[in-house]
Amino acid sequence: MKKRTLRVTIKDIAAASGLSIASISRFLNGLPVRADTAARIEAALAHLDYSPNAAALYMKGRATGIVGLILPEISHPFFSLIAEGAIEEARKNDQLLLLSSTEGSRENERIAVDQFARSMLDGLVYIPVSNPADLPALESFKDLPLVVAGRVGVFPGVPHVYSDGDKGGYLAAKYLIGLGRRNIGFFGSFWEAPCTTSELPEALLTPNSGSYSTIHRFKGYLRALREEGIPYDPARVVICGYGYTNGAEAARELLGRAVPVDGLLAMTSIVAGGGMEVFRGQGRSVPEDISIIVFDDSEIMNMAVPRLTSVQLHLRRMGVEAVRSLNRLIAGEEVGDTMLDVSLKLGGSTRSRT
Amino acid sequence: MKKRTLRVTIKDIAAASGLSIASISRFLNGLPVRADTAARIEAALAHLDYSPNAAALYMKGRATGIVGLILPEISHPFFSLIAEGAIEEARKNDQLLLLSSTEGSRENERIAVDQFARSMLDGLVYIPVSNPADLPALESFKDLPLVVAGRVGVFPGVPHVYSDGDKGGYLAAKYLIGLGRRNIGFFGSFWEAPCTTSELPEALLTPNSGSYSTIHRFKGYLRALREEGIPYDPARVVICGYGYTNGAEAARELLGRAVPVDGLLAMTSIVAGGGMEVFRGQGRSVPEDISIIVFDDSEIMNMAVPRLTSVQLHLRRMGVEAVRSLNRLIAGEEVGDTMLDVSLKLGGSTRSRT
DNA sequence: CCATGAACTGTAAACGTTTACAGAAGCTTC
DNA sequence: GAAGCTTCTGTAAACGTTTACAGTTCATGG
Repeated sequence: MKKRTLRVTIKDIAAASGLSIASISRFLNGLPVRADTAARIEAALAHLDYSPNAAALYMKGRATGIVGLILPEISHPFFSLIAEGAIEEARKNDQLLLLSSTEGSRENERIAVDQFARSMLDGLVYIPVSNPADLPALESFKDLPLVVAGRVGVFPGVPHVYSDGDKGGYLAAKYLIGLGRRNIGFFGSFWEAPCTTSELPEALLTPNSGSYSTIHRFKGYLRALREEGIPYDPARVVICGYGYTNGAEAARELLGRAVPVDGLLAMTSIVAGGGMEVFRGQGRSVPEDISIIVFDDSEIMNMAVPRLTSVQLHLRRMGVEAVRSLNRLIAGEEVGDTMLDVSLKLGGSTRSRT
Repeated sequence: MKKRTLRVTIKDIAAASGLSIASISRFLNGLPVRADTAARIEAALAHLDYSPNAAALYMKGRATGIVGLILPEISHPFFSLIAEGAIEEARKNDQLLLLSSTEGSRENERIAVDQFARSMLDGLVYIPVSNPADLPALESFKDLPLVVAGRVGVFPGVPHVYSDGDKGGYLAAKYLIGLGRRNIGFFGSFWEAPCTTSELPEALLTPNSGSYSTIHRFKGYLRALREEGIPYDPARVVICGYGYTNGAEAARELLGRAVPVDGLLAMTSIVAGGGMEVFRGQGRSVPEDISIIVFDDSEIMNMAVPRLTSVQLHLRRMGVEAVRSLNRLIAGEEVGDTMLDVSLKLGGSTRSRT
């Protein structure tokens, strides 16, 4: 099929310098060689532009310097920021990142896990599609060193790197309540989620559902309500996807329920953007009538008018930490979970109730 | 360092089935074997869960199914959409994508090219940082099958996949002029660009500068002006980076020049977003006072209020086409450039001059 | 039943590297 | 100058596959 171009190998250097390949190997790996030997090898190297064959190294059990990253959608800022952090950290360690974007499909995810398991990876960072069903079995990762990012408790014994969703939900709800708002909506986001239900509390009980950010943020939201003595009303909860139109649909659904709403937590800026368009269209102003807080990190928050108040997730950091954890795992260390702190960043989408 | 877990090899199957490794290999590759041989191998396979070792395959000169992608910033929607298309097409061919995001730095780019050249790639899609200086030499790719995306004419003899920037700039300017706007600004974007110059026409002359989208869009813009008999005024051109704050700075710069402006071409939604905030802050409304057209494809256009009119670039498609070209190249075919068509998508950011 | 050939299987070399082991220098020390 | 040691170098096996080649089996025809 492909005629690979012949590259310089250790043998060529051996031939050029009149030494054995073993000596070349030793020299290249920093083992002691005589001064004149070193000089001959260096002379040969000078005009031969050798680079080691990664496959051969791997066959001898060496690390390839390639780590995998599986995520649901690379074009969503949430994930692309994590990817950016991961790539940055990988580069620092002279590693490369093998990426698969599964477009929110479990099937693609399974394909990716399979492809990765048979590739020459040193390890894998896995961000599962946020659908609490049908997770791939841990066995399918074939003992690849594994770290889960952005989710909690997906696989027992595997390190997870995630942000403090509970605190985020709590901070956000608490802040809105502090602004005098008591009718706070919640747009939860899952992949492949129906857009017309408010079944989140039941979802809390299904296996694995606790893995996803939405659930933890929702718990924090509930906690804040409880703390403030505000009754929880499922009619203010809408489950929707991650996109702009999902946000718009969710807003229509919420308004259609004819329940008072003066505050809203949305999982991403894009969902909030879709919601805001609908709110505006129906004469509800942001932040006056409805104050909105999103969970986001990206520049896109600024695109909204007004700028969105947000729970900062430090997503780039999450990518960095995930690769760090992975590398500690690869090095054979014990690695536990890493929970990243969150903080509130004020924008124009929240204001005191007048 | 790392104790790689021992996986099932062809030898294990041979042992389990009492055959030689050669027979196993032939069976796995679909070469003819006797029926009873096949049965024995299948029996062994049934409870052995074998997967081929990619490194060993590569050593035998087979393709690894890994293609590289180097791009300036994965968290920018422009590039993440291309990446998404590339990943999608790669998956279709049972390939994986090795990604490097260079954060707009030539140095990181050089590191990535180096890493990739020594990795087991079948080929590479390269989106250079849009700085017309200091491109890595073609030699540094070490005969890796190479496709350039998003740029034009970077390396002679290498296939390029890009969108029709000239047509985009032309369409956009023409449309604004059709709306009765004659004082049309242009925010060009380069990495590492100064934000206070209007040196684009000179830049047109420097080597390699023709590679970048901005230049071609600018040419289209000039062409439209000329066609309509509108004199070109460099005071309406600002060169800036790709970010939100870059757009804001560019807008401040433009307004500071005290030259009339009633239309604007911005290279990305995010730049336009930054610009719009400044315009609004200075009492200029969009689309009434200033109509804006951006070059974009992503959902972010919707986040802006009003929604941005855009030149659709079909970026996902670009990623797909880049990988397709690459695979044709890997298969040994002659591959030429691919120019993708663009089209105008109307939003609320453009309106007739009243 | 033997020769012939077709159809398959096994042996071994090869890909590019590392590394255990044995062998060859060189340096001390007497 | 020989013995003993240290220090380096070369040989060869190994990693998991593919594949040329030789060897085996089996059916076929005489």
